[in-house]
Amino acid sequence: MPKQKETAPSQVVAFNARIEGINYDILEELTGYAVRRAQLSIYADFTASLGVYDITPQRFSSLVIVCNNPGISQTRLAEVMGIARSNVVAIIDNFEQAGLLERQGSGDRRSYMLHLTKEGQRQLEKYKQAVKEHDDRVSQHLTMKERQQLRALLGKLCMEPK
Amino acid sequence: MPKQKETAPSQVVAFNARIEGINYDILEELTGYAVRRAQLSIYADFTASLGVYDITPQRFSSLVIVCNNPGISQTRLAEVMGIARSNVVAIIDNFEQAGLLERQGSGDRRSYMLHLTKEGQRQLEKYKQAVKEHDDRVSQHLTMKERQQLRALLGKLCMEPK
DNA sequence: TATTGTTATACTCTATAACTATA
DNA sequence: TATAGTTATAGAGTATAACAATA
Repeated sequence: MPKQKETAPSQVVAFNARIEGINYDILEELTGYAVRRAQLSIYADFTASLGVYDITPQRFSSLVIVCNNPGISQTRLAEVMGIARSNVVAIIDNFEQAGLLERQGSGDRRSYMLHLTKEGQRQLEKYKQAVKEHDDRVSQHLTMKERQQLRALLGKLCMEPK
Repeated sequence: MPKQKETAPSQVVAFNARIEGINYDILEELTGYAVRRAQLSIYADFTASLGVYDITPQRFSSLVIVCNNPGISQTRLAEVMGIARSNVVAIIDNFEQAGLLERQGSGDRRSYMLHLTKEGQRQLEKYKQAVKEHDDRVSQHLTMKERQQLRALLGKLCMEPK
């Protein structure tokens, strides 16, 4: 995890889970706080690792979903990503302008079928490699079993009571 | 978890971990994706639960830290929260205007000592109660042991190699 | 009437840079 | 010179509302 600029320190301090001498009170016991803290750290490492490419976690997920579900519509993609339809437009515009993705006409003339171009598929493979390395670094202190366990526990959060 | 408006559906669909018929490919295996997904769900439940109060996860954390570490400076608070100093200003302004928090002069005339007012402490107790309920609901499918385990695993993420 | 993509708009959270008062 | 708080600004990421074209 190379620090890029040793000489020009930013005003922002790396997020530390616990700072000595600070009383965190109830925050120590909240699942939500632990998840949020972890997410911030992971996000920071992601952007630091993939800054060379013009990609973010959200944009990466979009590419993966479109690649593996070719023909998906924008509304469906929004649903999968859990965001508003309106926000998908700019994401897709961007990829289309970069030549990574195409809007293809569908039977229904209101909607498009999205799919990656050859170039998009090629780029995505590079991104995936970098993301894997990032995810491995971030999870390096967990065994494979623990990572699986972590994903399983996270998956049980926010489920409906039923 | 009461749905507030049954009649006026929003354009946004609740975030679901897995949607049937969608191939998530590598996303299934990424720690970062699982954490991000969980965080989105938790954040949504937080704002739905505490919407009545003018509070967010970030603002709540600030109050807890100041309450339990009276006299803390803005820069130190920024450090603890892992955000830029400049972003603390608006947060504190807001609480001060609402009468929940005060900037007190310190020996060093460049900095303030922050502390909650009586009203701030009273309000925070209400927030804490609501946050506990929210966190319990979100974690309801995990046993106490599993919650502890989850927090421990999350705490191991993003640690330096050493 | 309902749905898809779109535009406009706004708010939160994050960041950097540069200023000022002070140390 | 360095630090604390501040202002200005920008860019993600989210949201809602309303519109045109189409079903």
